[in-house]
Amino acid sequence: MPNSIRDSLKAGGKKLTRARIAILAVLEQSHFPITAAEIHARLIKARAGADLVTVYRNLAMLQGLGLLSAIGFHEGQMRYEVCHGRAHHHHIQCRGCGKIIDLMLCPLQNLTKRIEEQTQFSVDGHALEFFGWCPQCR
Amino acid sequence: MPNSIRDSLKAGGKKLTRARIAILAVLEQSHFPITAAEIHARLIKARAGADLVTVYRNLAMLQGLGLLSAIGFHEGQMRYEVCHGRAHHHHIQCRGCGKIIDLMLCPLQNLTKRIEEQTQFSVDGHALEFFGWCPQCR
DNA sequence: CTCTATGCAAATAATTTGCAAGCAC
DNA sequence: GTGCTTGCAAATTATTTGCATAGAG
Repeated sequence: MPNSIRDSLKAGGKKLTRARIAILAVLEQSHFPITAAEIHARLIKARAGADLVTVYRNLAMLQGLGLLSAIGFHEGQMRYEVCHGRAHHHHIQCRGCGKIIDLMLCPLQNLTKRIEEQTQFSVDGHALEFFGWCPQCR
Repeated sequence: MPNSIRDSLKAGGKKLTRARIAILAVLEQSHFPITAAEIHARLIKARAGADLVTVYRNLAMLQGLGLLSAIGFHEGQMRYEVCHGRAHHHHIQCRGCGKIIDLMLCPLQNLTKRIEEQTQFSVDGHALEFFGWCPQCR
């Protein structure tokens, strides 16, 4: 894992345990947002078995440090992706096979000010996902 | 409920039961997306008690007919809003009190084509929610 | 050593499913 | 009547919490 993540953990008073390192490795090796259960399964395959509860606790902790973002595709479960050190982006998911692809764009940059004027909220985040059909499922 | 919804139900071979009418009434009277549990609670208050299971089944059915849209604010539950007959729009939710406000805008109209070229997906939907702090919670 | 982190068991919470009885058309 | 609907019970699935022990710094 990049040293900057280690640094952030240290700054947060977090320890580099074996389970935590393995969980971060799985997150960083995934090419798309994955679920807690998927992380758990990969840990077991990699003989780095850690409890599902430990996975959930680390996911919550990493979100708290701003290193990880949670993404909901209306599947009944959340997916997680390392955001630290990556460019802000969004995703599209296939309604057929569930495949997820990165979209390296964000059309919302200029919109925040308008929404803040309109609503009196201070806007500090957004969630944007696209849905459709991939070439194989179409 | 507007006749167009009745028509859609009829066209789908659905019956106008007492529970269904009451659920639709609650959905239509809400000024923001509500959860299944909230619908259930309002039904009981209105002495139109219907089972929570019936609420879930009707929500699924209405989504299937395209009359209702499900919205996820990462709260661990879904919220639902009648979309039939309403202009396409999005929402912002306060991270403090959970209040939800309509945003009568959508910045994504012109983006679909670009995403389709880029990914080879056919895009047929998107989810977009904003988060921030309302004047009271800020 | 001290304090964070983990595993296991159990609790919550949201949503779904099976089945017999009820009601709209 | 016939078939869609409902209610109730129970199952599933995702996520969280309590507590005693293990391990990092």
